[in-house]
Amino acid sequence: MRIATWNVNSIKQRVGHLLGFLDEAKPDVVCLQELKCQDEGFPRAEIEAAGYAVETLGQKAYNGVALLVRAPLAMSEIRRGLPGDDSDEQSRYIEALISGEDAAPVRVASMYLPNGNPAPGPKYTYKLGFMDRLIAHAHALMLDEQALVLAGDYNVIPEPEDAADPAAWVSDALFLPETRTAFRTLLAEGFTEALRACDPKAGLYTFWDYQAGCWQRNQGIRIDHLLLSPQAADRLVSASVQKHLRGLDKPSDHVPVTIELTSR
DNA sequence: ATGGCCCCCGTTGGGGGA
Repeated sequence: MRIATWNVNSIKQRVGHLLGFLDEAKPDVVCLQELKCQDEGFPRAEIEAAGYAVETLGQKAYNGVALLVRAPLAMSEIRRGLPGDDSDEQSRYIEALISGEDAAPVRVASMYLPNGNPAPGPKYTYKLGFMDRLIAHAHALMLDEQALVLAGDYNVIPEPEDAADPAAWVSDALFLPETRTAFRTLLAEGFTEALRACDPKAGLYTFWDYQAGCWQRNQGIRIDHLLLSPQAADRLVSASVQKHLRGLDKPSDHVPVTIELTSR
């Protein structure tokens, strides 16, 4: 079973690239972030025509997450929104149980963690609060002792080797000590970070800013992650970054990260 | 990591992203 995560930075702008990715990579599950549209604006028909079921949690102009699942796999137990704050209006979390005849079930979440800049400030407070809620929810899910994949744009640079120029990020919300501590606390619930587990070398990036020739100079950062429960990690075969998609015309500033799990 | 962009909404500028 192949599971991909991709911050597309507007699904309407990127539907062509997404359909190309579905055709070439044939992922079974795709976690999308930054749809930047409401549910009624999501290009559902084109994606369903490619053989995928679609569940979205959209929002006008900002945020927005989705799960795509390739037939004959199907979704159930869909959860929209991260528990723990009923006043949170931002569309940043969707989760479903993925199952099919030939594969053991996997619970998958697609999430878009807040950026948090400028820090300190209310946006950073919201980011840390979101991470606290995520840790609590992950803890509850872990009690099931089932295969679980928390995938998405974490807006966290875990370690200095995950940035081409770590010194440039020392006071940024993506790399502040409190941010990295919260991420490590989440990992300590028992998760394996899939790409790092498969490929420990430095210099693997998933985001390159549109500005200042960052892509041309390979000034990237690694902020898109897949976290695996022990039952999912036991099934981990490989993890890879689809870097070539950053070189297309009108690319997203993020590229997909894809993992392969054994079917059971 | 800002000189350099891109996307949204809704118009020709402002908010947001990372």
